[in-house]
Amino acid sequence: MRDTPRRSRGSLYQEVMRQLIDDIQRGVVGPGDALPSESELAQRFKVSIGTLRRAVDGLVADNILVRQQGRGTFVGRQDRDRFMFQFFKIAARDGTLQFPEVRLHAFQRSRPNEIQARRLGIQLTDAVFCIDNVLALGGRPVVHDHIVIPAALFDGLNRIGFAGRTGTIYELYQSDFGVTIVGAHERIRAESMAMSSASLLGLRAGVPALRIERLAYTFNTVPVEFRVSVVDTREFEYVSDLEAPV
Amino acid sequence: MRDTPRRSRGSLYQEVMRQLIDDIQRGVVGPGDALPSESELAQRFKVSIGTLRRAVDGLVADNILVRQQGRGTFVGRQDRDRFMFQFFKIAARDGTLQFPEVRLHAFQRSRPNEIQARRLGIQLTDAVFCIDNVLALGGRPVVHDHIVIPAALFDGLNRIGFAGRTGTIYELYQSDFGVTIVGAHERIRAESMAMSSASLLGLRAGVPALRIERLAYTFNTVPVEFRVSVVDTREFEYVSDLEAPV
DNA sequence: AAGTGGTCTAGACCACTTG
DNA sequence: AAGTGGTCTAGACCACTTT
Repeated sequence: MRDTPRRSRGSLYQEVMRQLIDDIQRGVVGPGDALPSESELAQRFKVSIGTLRRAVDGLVADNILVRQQGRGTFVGRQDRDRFMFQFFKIAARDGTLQFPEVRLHAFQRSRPNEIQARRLGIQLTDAVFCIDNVLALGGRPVVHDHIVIPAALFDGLNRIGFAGRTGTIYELYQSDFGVTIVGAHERIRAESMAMSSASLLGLRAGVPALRIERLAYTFNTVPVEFRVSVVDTREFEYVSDLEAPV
Repeated sequence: MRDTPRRSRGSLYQEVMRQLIDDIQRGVVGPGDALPSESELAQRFKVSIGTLRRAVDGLVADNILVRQQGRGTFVGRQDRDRFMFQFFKIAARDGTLQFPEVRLHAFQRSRPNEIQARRLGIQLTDAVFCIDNVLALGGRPVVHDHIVIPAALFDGLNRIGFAGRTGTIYELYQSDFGVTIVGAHERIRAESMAMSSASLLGLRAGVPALRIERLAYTFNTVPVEFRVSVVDTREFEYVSDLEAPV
């Protein structure tokens, strides 16, 4: 029943996926909003219900959409649950996860160094925001986060707005700047803890520490945030599941 | 057209998945074998082709089956490619992956300690094989692996057979003992390198090292292998992708 | 009762590989 | 040419939530 062979790239359900992502990126539907029903979307895209479902399946698998039987399909929100589920990998030795208590230590506007610029795909002369946080678990400081984000993507961000956010940092990105973090790539190594991190965590410099470099990105693998986490792993660990890679 | 409401647990396609896994576990089809065609399987299970495909989709997503258009569907093999793709997470600083050169250092039959027994779900009095390997990357020793596996699952394994394997360790598990590793859980922390690892890697004790504890499991999340890897991360890193968790 | 997503069917045609 | 998996259709009915 397809009149025009509009299969520019790939299959029909992939085209529907792209159009749905487009709608989200352009703000036609925002975080937490309900999508039209599946039958309605199928009519709009002129595809069968099965094809429409297949497209939605893909976005659900990527945590971009969330289905609720009997209620509808919703645009995924960067709330605490998703943050803990997808992005927070520091657990206690017994495997229990808890939400960290975040304390802002420094917020400034500056220029990226070479590594930061390369990872973020920006110029050395572009402005960035640099944020230092200390994350406490069970009342004790465990993680020192150093976050670098391009100022161009977060126009108007300042210390007050950042510190006064109600939810997670990624929720702030999404709700205030329309930037949705959909995935991240992390590189982990061991190092002797630097003085700067040690003093924030109440340790002496030189103790073994985990160093995690995270590059977080939005749709189409566009990098958005470069973050270095230094972790005291005497009582906590980084957990990773090796199942089917996506 | 379903006469008997055999939906004991969950939906029809999940039941088909379980039966396909059963066939693999019982050796009806072995690693690398081709499955019957989809239409044939649909007839055998008395489901529509769409439902059969949905079941196969799930097993393909878990790397248990592999589809090849025009050729057929095959039982996944634990070859080098899959090992590098799913289980080997140590990459050079520039992100390049290379296959490690493995040197056997020790092989012995003994008893597990408390932690090993608890993780593997076996008794302190059960026999295990303990294997020490040194993995070299670019000609230099980088990883010290200490592997513990229950002897009950690997009856007849010995040093000669282990050292004489042609492929990866997981390929040996699968081809010689019918044990397919389908996933793993890893916990990572930083520590001062112990003397035992340092001497194997040609380093001095006390340098910061990554310690990775891996619990690898087969179907139905049954634990099969407990492995501790100590990594010199001066030139290599552990990489992890935070996409949609499975 | 009405509306939503979840499962399932029985076909059709396309893309690819092999003999 | 024959056989395989890959895509797509146009329905049906079920399970769940809301009104």
